Amino acid sequence: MTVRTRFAPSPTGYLHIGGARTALFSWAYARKHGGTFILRIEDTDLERSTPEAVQAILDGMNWLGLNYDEGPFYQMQRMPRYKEVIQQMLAAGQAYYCYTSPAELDAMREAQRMRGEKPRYDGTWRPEMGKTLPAAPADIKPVVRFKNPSDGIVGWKDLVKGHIEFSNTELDDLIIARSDGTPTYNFCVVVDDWDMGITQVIRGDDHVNNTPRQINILKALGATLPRYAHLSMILGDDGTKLSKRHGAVSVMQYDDDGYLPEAVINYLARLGWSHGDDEVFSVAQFCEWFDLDHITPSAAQFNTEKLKWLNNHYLKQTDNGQLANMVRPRLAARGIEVGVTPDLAAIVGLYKERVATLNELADAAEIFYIDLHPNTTLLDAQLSAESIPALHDLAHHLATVTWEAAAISATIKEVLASHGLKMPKLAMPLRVMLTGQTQTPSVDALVALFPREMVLQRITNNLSKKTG
RNA sequence: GUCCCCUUCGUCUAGAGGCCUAGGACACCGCCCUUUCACGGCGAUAACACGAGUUCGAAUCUCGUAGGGGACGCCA
Repeated sequence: MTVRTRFAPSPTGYLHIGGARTALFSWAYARKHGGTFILRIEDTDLERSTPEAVQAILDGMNWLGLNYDEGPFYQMQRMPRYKEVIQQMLAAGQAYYCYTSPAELDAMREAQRMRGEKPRYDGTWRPEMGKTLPAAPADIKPVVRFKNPSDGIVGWKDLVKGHIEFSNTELDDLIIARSDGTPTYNFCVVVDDWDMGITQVIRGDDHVNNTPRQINILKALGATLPRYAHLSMILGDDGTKLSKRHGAVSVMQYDDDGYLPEAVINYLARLGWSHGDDEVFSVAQFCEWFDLDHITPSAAQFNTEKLKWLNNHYLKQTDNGQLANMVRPRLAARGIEVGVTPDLAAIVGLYKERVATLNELADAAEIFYIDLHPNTTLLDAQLSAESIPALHDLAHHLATVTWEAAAISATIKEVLASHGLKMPKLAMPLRVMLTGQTQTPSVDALVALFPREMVLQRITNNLSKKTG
C-alpha cells in the first residue's frame, strides 16, 4: 500500500514551530516511502479561521520547502460530503439527534465536576433497545451525536508511543453535527482521512484523546483504519509551553531573525528524532533516513543555542555570492544601499565564520557602507602616542601598495618594524578606525575588504580629529 | 476530579537484558592556535526520577510511588 500522509492545520494563526515539525515529519515520511503528502486546511471554525492565516501557513511551508502533492483541501468546501455521511449514519442508527441545550450541558458538566466525575454527556437522547425517548421539543434545533460503543475497549498501536487503549465507558457520545447542521472537527477528520486514503496519521499528541473516538467512528463507517503516530510537543527555551512570549513562535520569525531554512529543518528534524549520533545532515539525507521508530515519546525543549550553531554551520557552507544576495535585502531594509564597492560577497565571506545569523552578518556588513564615526573614548583607549606617527606612516605606505591582503600585511609589518612596535599597537586602533569595533577579523584581511580610498579616508579622518 | 501520556548529563539525544566503569552534539569550563574576537583542534565537568520485583545479570522487562504534561467544548 502506498503511503499517504497529511498535514492538517487549522488556519487560526501562523505556522508555529510545533506545527512545522509535525508537517516536516509527515512530509519526510511520505518522501521516504515515495508516498503522497497532502495538505488539508481545517477551517470549519468560522469564528477563528482567516485567509491570512491560510497564507501564513502556506508561506511557512514554502519557506521550509515542504511541498505537498495534493491539496490544499478546505474542509468548508467538503460540507456536502460530511452531511451525506451524517445522514447515512443517522439512517443506520449509528448517530442520533440530541435536544439537550448548551445551557443544560453546562449545568450537567458543572454538577459532574462537583461530584468529582469526568464531565460527559449523560445519554438522555441516546436511542436504546426498549428505551422510550422524551418527546422532541419543537423549539430546539438538535445536534447530531455519534452513538459510541457503550462497552469494550478501543486501542491502537501508536507508532511513537506504543500500545494505547481507552475503555469505551470513558467516551461519551460526541457531537458530530452542530444544531446549525455543520459538522464538527472529530467528524470531519474521520471522513477526510477516510476519503483521502490516509495511511499514517502523524500529528501532535494533544490528539491522543481524540483518537479512540475517531477510531470508533471509522469502524462504524466500515473504513480501514490508518496507523497513528503521536508526536510529543515542543517546549520553549525555558521548558514551559510555547507561547507568544517565547518570541520566535512563528517559523517565519526565524526567517526574519536570519536563520536559514536548512538549519531550521535540520534542527527540527533532530528535535525528537534521531539517527544514531548524526547531528548535521541535509534535507535529502533526512528524507532517506527518516522513520517513525526513532521518535522520542517525550516532550522536547527548544534550544536556540544549538539552532544558532547549526545555522552558523550552514552559513559557512553557503556560497559567498548567495550569502550576499541574502544579506543585501536585509541591509536595504535598514536603508543601506549596497554598491559595487566595498564588495559585499567578500565581506560576508570573511565574516560568515563568526556569526550565527544573517542579521549578524548584516550587522557586520553595515559598517562598510555607512558614514562611520567611531566612539572617541574607544578610539583614544587604543591610540597611544607612539601609534599615531606609525599610523600616519602606514597611511602613507598604503597609498601606493598593491591592494591585496598579503601585500597589505607586509606593509603593516614593515611599518611596525621601522617604529619598533608590536602588532596590537597598530592593529587595534586600525580596527576601531575602520569598523568602530575592537573585535574584527585580522586587520590585513579587513583592510583589503575596503577600497583603498575608504581606508585612507577613515584613517586620516580619525587622525585629524585626534591632532586637530 | 477522571482518563491518557511522559521521565538518561543544564539542553537535544544514543541506548531494544550482558558491547554501559552509559556514547555523541549544543552550552559551560580549561588548554592550544592567534594580531583582537571568532573559527578550528584538544581536554575536563556533567545523567539512567525514586522504590520494589523478574533475572546469573536491568538504563533497558513488570509493578508501585513521585514529579511533569495533555485531554475532558455545538474549538480545532
